[in-house]
Amino acid sequence: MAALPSSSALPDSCSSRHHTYSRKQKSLGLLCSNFLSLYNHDGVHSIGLDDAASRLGVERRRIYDIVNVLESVGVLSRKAKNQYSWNGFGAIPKALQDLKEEGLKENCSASDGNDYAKVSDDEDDDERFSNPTGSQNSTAAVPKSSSSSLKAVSADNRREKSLALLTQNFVKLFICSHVSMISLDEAAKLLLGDGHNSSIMRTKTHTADTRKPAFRWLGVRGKVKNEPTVLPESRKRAFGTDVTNVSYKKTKAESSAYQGLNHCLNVQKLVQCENSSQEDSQNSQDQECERTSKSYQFGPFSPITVAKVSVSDNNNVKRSHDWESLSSTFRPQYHNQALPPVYNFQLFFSTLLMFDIVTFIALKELFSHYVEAWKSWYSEAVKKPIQIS
DNA sequence: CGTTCCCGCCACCAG
DNA sequence: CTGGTGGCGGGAACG
Repeated sequence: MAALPSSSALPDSCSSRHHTYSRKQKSLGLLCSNFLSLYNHDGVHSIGLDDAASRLGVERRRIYDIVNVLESVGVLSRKAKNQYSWNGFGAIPKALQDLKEEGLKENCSASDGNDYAKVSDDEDDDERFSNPTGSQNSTAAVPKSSSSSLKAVSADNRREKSLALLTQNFVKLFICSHVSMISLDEAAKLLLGDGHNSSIMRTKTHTADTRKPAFRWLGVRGKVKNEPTVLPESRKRAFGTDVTNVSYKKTKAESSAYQGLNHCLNVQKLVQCENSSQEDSQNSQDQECERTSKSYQFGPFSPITVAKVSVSDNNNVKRSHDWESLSSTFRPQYHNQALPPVYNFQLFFSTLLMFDIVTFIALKELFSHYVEAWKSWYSEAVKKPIQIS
């Protein structure tokens, strides 16, 4: 509520250009990048959902999507209702490390069956099994007092499909294995605990179906020399033309900035994977968090003019930061090779971010097709969301 | 015309 | 009950 459209905050800039409604302008990816640029500044420590919603000119509901994903990788953490604290990108390496350990552990105990994720919350770990959940027996479910196991079941359902959980599992898929590329379908099956989850756990190129969406993990930080072997032009095309109905000029300026971007966590969405892969991709991802004293350039997050977010003077966004402490950064890339622009997703323009939220939403959708399969085993992984105090 | 994915209704649940 | 959350179906934009 509240969020009255209040008339698109779009002030002007593009003046009369509202002829057609465009989903691109409203994409979560874009919103996410704006969100990041809005808060990735000095002095920002806590974020209010309402504040974010109004400043970004969107409904609350949308903010939740953003926040859930960011929280999954440590960038944010819930402080209280309506309040999140900004941990920054520097928190990503650690969060990933935790996820990795967690994932490996789970993976280990799984062995025969199919249960890939057990998931616990995030770094804080948990141990807060407020719920007895003695029922390790599928169906039985948790007789939560009086009525209905039905209730419990639905609760579990909700949890197991949560965006945050999904996000973490998705990431684990990459960091806990050696594969560097996973197709969307594959990912969905794996995350569901499909019997052969191990198949991907071993390096297996698995030639994905020709032109279905897939993802490639670029690893956490890499050698970042100068401009790695990253695809040069496809990216340009992507940034230059696509998305960006909002403000060309700005974007343009930025695309150059991207050239030097180096990101640490980065899942690249691509289509039709030709294994050619101009590089290893997986070779160095082992040293994910390796610390280097080098300072990287952190890209200017978000251009777009969205709501009058900018504070006027800093509309310029700080385009470079010293993340020595971070030592790692993100490096968006696209791998379109020579594909017909059939699948031109909304490449995360917002990639600046890392991997876009849309991806997870999409996965979620796929999930619903298999959900039943993992309902049973999930019953034991009940727990409440983090609760920092 | 098949697929992607944004909108926002409304189920949930802590307070 | 109220208000914060966030799953999910549906239909419109996209390619």
